[in-house]
Amino acid sequence: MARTAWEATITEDATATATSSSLPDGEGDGAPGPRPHRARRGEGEQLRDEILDATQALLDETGDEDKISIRKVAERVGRTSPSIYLHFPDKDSLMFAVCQRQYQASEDAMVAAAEGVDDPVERMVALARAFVHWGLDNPEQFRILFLTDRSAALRSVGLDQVATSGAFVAILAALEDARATGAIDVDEPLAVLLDLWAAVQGVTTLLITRPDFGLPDADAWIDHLLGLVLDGLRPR
Amino acid sequence: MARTAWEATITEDATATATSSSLPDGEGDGAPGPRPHRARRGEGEQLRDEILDATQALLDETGDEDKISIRKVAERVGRTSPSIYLHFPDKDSLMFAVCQRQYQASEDAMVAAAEGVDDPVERMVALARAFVHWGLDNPEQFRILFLTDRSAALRSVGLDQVATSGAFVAILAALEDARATGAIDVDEPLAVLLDLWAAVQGVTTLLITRPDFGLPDADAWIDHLLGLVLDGLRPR
DNA sequence: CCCGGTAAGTTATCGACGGTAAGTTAACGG
DNA sequence: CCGTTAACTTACCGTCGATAACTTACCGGG
Repeated sequence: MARTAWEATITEDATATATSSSLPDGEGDGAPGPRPHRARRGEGEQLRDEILDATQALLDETGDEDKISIRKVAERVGRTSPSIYLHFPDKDSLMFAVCQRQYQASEDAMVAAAEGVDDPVERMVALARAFVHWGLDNPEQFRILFLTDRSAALRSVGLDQVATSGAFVAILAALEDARATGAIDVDEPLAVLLDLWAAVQGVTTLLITRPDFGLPDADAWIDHLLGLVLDGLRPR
Repeated sequence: MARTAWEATITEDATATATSSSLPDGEGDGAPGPRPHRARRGEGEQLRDEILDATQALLDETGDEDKISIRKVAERVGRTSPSIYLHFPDKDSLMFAVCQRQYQASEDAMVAAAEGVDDPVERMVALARAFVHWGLDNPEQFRILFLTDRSAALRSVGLDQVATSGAFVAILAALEDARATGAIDVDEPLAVLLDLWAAVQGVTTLLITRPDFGLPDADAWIDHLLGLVLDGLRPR
């Protein structure tokens, strides 16, 4: 088994990331032909990571998944296009995997950074701000991840499973902390979490899709909107 | 001039909509070849509307713009594919025009329906609900219109211009009415409008892109979120 | 030492796509 | 009846995602 491993795209340890070019490249290949060497027996996964890296680079350069073709990805990793399909079932899966990997790396950093904020309300705002900024910095990745249905991996994932991961638990914890300090009065934390999620995602989406609209500054907007929502939760 | 008229995609009267097949189709064409007749001298715009209708039908059927090709659109209107480009500069423009036309027709109805709601706060909630339901009923159109940057027509449109159209003035008016009755205390109506817009769009996006997530019911979610935001605006 | 199995590729090819250049036909004004 | 031109069509280009079928290099077992 394990020949094609696109069953576990969602929970997947991101080990062995930067193992690109290390061995000395065998015979001196001066021709433009794209085949420097071949991966050793058990090292097929290495090309997979290189493909992800190359696709991420192309995504950063073009900012448009439609301008990225399997052929260009293959060319960049020095292989031919069908070899991509040995590691990803189709283009959508490749794109989604790239964005997911990139986001999860950032998410960990975001949560860790927010950990230092003492006030739970401010901590939530910090998380929200970080999320928006990630979207603004990686608009196409944000679009593919959060504005599209074509995942097929997330299709079967339920809310309760996601609610145990990354930023969600951090927000839920901050919500509980804020309730404990009496800053807010939240009866259904999950409902409030979804409200905040929708609000933050809406702000990010508008800022990304309408860049020349004269919209407010991201941080100010988040502050204003979250301020309103959390004010709505303040005990009267 | 007016040979190609994709300068005015945003403000454009949608006259002569359902003028599809009326004249008696000239010579009896039994062959499968796709050319029943040709439009008269000044009636080139007629095919434009037929193209929009056909594309909208295909969009409803497939629910995916990538599954719609210029060739299929042309086949459905009984022409060949290059003739499409006499009426639209490229595929993106065609798709955007279709969605825009479809949305604007619904928007008028939405605003008119909300007109009957007396309480300004309830009127805002009614508008928000209607917007979300339009998105749920037309997910791909919503995606193309609101979750994408590829408009090039909206690119130069500013916030102040949009704020004078359709649902926006309705919400601004409701906001002013609510302030007058003392239900809320809003200092900057435009900022609040953007908050509401982001919130509503976020809810819609999440419901569309994560259909199997176990998310709340659309109306309940909107009620909860808008309730929070408007509570945040209540005078204390 | 080599030999079969198989991982890790390649070559060749398919059908479809978006888009363009250049030709054609039919309506109309003079 | 004739030239102009709107409204098309035919032919074609380069590219794309994807698959089938072949090849090559590694590696364990005898």
